[in-house]
Amino acid sequence: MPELPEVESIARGLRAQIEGARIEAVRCALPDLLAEGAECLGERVQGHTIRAIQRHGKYLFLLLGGGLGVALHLGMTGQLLLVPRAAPADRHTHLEILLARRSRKLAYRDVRKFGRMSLLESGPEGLIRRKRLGPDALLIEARQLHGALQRTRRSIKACLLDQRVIAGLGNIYTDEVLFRRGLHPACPAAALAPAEVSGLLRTTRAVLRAAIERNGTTISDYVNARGEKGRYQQKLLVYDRKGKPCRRCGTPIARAWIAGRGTYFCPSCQKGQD
DNA sequence: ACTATCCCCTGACGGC
DNA sequence: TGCCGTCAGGGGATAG
Repeated sequence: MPELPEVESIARGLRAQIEGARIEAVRCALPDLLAEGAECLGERVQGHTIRAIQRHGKYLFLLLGGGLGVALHLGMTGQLLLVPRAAPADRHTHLEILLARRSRKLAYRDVRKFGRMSLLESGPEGLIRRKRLGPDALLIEARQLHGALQRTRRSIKACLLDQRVIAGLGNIYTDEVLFRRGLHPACPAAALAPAEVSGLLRTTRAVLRAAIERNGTTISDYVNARGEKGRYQQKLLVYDRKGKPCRRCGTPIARAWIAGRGTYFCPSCQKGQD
């Protein structure tokens, strides 16, 4: 599932390759991929040049100048690939962006079809406001996060997964960060002191950066723009390790249903609740 | 404001 | 072999 490091890896791979390229045409084979109001996306962006590629949380933006752009959320299984212009679209390729005078095109694949594309009329800010996205996980300040955690009775896991609190974390990195901090995922967020929130944020940034360096985590479908899998799954300490010995204390890793998600944690290292 | 639940969708997997 | 039920999950919607 693409979270911040995976989207960042894709963005970095695309930047050097397609910034400056002009959009020749857009072919969409799955109308449902286009969010409400974006049905005209193809006609609107055709002829424009991709001036910059940005990311906020799990969203990727192709910016075309004048506020015009394309926003993409990869959902669970979305892939944005640079492929040879002549490559045939397979059954999971739902949209293609042809680039003028380039030997490769952008192909969007998505097995489960949870991803969405929308049209930006006034830059990423409009979408960020509409979706009420919080600050990006690599940029949010401890004061701000502490403030948000203070005014809720939810668990720390629910808050970290909430894109309106902090944008970019999903189920994998949330579990990894909480394990490294020795925090129980069901711990009430408001119980964290300012110093604990600072530490949590330091660990979050360290985990995200390490994951970006390794091109993200591939559990099932994720690949970057070149079709390469990530390597951070080798560094995971708890996620997907149910029943295996905790790498710190040997206790079998538990899996429980917390904040509406399958949650991995060490019952011995992560105290604080139940 | 928050929780619980369902939905979307498909491939993987277990049971028979 | 193959059919069928179940599960997983990000985010949106809806009911309570």
